[in-house]
Amino acid sequence: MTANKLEPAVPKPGQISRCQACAVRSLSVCAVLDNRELEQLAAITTSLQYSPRETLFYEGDTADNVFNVTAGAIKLYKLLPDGRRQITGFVFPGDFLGIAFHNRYAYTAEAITGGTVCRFPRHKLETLLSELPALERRLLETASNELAAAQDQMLLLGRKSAQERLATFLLSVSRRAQRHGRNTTMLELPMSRSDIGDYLGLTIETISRAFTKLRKADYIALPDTHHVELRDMTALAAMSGLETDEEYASSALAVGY
Amino acid sequence: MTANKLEPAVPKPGQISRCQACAVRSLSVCAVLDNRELEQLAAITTSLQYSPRETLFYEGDTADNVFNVTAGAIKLYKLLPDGRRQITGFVFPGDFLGIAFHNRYAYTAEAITGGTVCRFPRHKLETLLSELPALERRLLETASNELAAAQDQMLLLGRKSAQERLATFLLSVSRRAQRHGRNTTMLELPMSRSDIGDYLGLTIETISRAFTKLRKADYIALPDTHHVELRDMTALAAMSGLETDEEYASSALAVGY
DNA sequence: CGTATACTTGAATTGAGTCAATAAGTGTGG
DNA sequence: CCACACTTATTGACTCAATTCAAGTATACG
Repeated sequence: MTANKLEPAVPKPGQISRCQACAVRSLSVCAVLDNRELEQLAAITTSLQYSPRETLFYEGDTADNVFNVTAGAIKLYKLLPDGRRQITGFVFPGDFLGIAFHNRYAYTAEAITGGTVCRFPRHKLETLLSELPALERRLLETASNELAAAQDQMLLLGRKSAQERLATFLLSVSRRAQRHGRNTTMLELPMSRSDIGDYLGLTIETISRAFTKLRKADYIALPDTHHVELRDMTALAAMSGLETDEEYASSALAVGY
Repeated sequence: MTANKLEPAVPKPGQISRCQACAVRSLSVCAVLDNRELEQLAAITTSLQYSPRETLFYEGDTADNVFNVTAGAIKLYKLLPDGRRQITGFVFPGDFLGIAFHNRYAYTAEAITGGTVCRFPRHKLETLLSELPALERRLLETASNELAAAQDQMLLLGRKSAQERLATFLLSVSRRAQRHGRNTTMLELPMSRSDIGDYLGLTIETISRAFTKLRKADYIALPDTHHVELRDMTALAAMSGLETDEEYASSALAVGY
């Protein structure tokens, strides 16, 4: 990995730290820390810029660092020996990255756009975790949420049609935009069609055809390749295989609790 | 859920607790606890028997409990409104179950065979976690491992052929047997073909045909439907898309570390 | 022992993949 | 600013792996 720029995140005494002023603080794991705790975290943090297509780490590398994305978009993927690729996730500002498995990264992390991350040496973070139980709890929560997302993705990859996969994907991008207080209907798609394909377990051609079908049904509009407007969320939700409120309620009822 | 039998796991004073004698203790999250800590855990534990086909909890239920499997086999699955099913995992003795997402179970847990679990009320466990940092760390580790497994499964579901999926599955069953100190070539498959299909994102017919192909290539033998003998692990590994040592090493090299 | 369930196998179908051509951007250097 | 090369996306024609439909066989169980 060749980082363009490194800056320590520790301020001079009397200054507020970068972390306190961080734009994604409230969205990230850092949200659970008070100012004093944030200083402790800042002390082991390096801020780091990356360029489009730059690889932050490779699958199989020793997982020496974990990251918190502060700007830009990153894709995570696994490869088969013959080059087939599965993107396991896209990460955006506020997301935590590199939650570790054994001592190796389980996937490659490659920048889509340029951006910045905060980097924490794993061994230092682990020491700090003992002092900051709130952070450890939050990491467990984060891992749990990612696990739930991974299971949703298994359902998508194992059982949904191409149309359903794309509709599901677009709605998940919209939900993320909502969490970040952004426009939920005019969406930015920084990743390529090929990336979307490798995320949804489809080819680029199938993605393209699925977009065209949604556009012709007037469920979406495509002002350019990196923007989608969701014009009929209800229709998209219906075709995504999303549970309706009724179904959810009835399944709760079936439990007998 | 209708449990057949409930037994408190707390022993009379002077007895050793169930937990200390537990057959899967060394394989489970409990392995990180000393005897005193184990008593604290035992105090909030209920042992519980379940029958084949019994549902422990449904997707969408409020996640009031977490479980540790002590005997038997359980499948976890998600359903689409039209009945399509994706099994997200099989759990066996020693496995932790119900690591929670928000306040709802993300999947249904249904028994394949009969067996037993230890049940912990979530709110009590969360209180206990503050006192047992080793347990919390272990849960984070567990969640991380599950996340890595989930990502492997995404690669399988998104990018592997039917043959590759089945070979991968058989090898993962073998690896589990190895971790448990069991025979790695003569494997028990407690789940049905239909379950395997729903786990691998395939139909029951495709599973059956894939088994037949492996059998005809003499990579496996099928003494009966619930047993497989792996007769050529190397061939299975080659067709599973598993990274060889060389490839792993070269990818590490490519990093430049 | 009989009946339901689970599994296997074959034939026909189909949704997504592959191959191929074209179009539309994107960036670079002259 | 434009021309060229290059990458990315779209669309069409054809193929194929896995699904669906349909028997038939084995297995489990009450």
